[in-house]
Formats: sequence, C-alpha cells, structure tokens
Amino acid sequence: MTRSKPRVLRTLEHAGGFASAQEVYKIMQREGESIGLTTVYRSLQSLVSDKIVDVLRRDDGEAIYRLCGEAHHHHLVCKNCGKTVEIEGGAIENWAKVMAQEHGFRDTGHIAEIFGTCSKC
Amino acid sequence: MTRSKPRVLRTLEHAGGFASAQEVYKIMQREGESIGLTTVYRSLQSLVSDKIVDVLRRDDGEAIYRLCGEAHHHHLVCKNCGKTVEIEGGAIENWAKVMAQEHGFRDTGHIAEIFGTCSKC
DNA sequence: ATGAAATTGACAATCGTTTTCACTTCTGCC
DNA sequence: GGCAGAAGTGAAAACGATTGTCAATTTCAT
Repeated sequence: MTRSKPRVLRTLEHAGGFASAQEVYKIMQREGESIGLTTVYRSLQSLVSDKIVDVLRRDDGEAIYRLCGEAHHHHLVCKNCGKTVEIEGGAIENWAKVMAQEHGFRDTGHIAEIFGTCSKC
Repeated sequence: MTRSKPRVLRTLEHAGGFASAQEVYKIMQREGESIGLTTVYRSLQSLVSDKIVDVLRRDDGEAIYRLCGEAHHHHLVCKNCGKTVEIEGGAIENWAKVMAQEHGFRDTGHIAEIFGTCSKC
C-alpha cells in the first residue's frame, strides 16, 4: 500500500495513538483528507499485520487500534473508558513457555490481557 | 423474567458453560426448545446483571457468555489444526491480580491464550 | 375471573465490518 | 513514451451480531 497507509498511521498518532476505525475515518474527513472507509479498514489491518499497531476490543465489541512499540508487553484495559496501561508479562512469559513445552507445542506465542474498571471510572 | 431465563441458563450449562448468544439460540432450536433470539439475548443480559454469568469478547468481537462459577482456565491452541488444550492459569492468576491492584483497577478479569504448533503439525 | 404489568418473539432497524467490483494508480518492460 | 498487468482505492451492497419495536401472550394480585 502506498498512499493511504502512511496517512492513516499519521492520523492514529495524532489521535493519541488510540482510536477505532470509524473514529480514524471521521477524523480524516473532518481534516479534509480524502479517503474511503474501506481503505481505512484495510490500512489498519495492514498496519496490524506489520505489527505497527495493536488491536483490542472495546466493551461494546468495536475494535480499537493502538500504536505499539516493538517491545513485547501486555495490556491492562479499562472496560469503561478504554484507558490502557502497558504492563510487563513477568511470570507469564515463563508460564507460557513451560505450558507449551509440556504439551509439545512449538513456535509459541501468547496473548494476555487484564481488564477491569480504572480508578477514575 | 420467568420462563426463559432458567432455560437459557440450563442450556449454557449444558454447553460447557461457555457460548455466544447465537450458539445458545442454535442449541435450543436443535433441542426443540421454543424460544426467540431476542429473548436469548435478553436472558443472557439479565443473567449478566445478576452476576450469574460473565461476558467476554472473542477475537472477532462476538460476545461470549460464561458461567461465573465455572472453573477458570486458559487455552493452548494449535495455529495449524486448531487443536485446543485446556490448561491451568497457574502464576497468571496472581500476576493479574497484582498488576490490576498496582494500577488501581477494580472488578478485574483476564484472558490468556497460548498459541503455537502442536506436535502433530 | 379480570385487568394491569411484565414477558415474549417475529420482524425491522442499527451499526461495525467485510466483500464486491469497477475504476484508478502504480510498476516494470518494450 | 507507451502499455499491459498488478496493486490500491472507494462507493455501494452484503453480512452478522445486537438492539429496538410493538402486538400478542403470560403472570400475578385482587
């Protein structure tokens, strides 16, 4: 992808690194950028498979896209306001490795997310 | 609610304590139970506010309902053939609690899945 | 039994997301 | 430069989960 992806990425950065596809689209419209909703979705998906952004789910099921550094980390997400804290995996990393080995799995990865209600909500 | 809620609850139990609204509806249809999809949704929502069931989100955004009392466990999934092993959370449970507390989060839950390639693939 | 209130369910509407398809823009090759 | 074919784009339609509507049914207290 050539034209759209960088523009979508820039918009996501500008939005504080955290927005749904619909929101990114609306922002770009408001700023006068010419882009289709379909392309926003495709760009975001592409950015996800590039590991440039992360995708999570809000409580209502809407997907939210989030810029993410290359370091492996986990998330602590507020179900209510979407506030996200990046946290260390700590004991999990080893747990995942041991469990996988124990059952003969190779090339393993894992996801782990904690969700709840943050102090403000 | 009177007639439907217990039937939905029973179906959810029967399904292994873990299913989406659509799945519950399909199961009940198959078993010859007469119920509307709308009512399944309403019953599940009601069970959630009764704290009898939990609601999570699948990766694709579909809501899955889980019996609260159900033993909490995690999954080890083969990316290739889909084989799934239920595993214990072990160290994770505590990690999640500590992390959440540390950041002032309340009413927390977590999801953790390990994926990889199983010995056969 | 009876009327008010709660429950139910077929259907339509909504909303995020994906697919389709015709059109445009790139690309490498002559 | 021109030109095929591939890749990218976007409007509109399709899709699937969920929610709203509303008339019919059931429940419950009297």
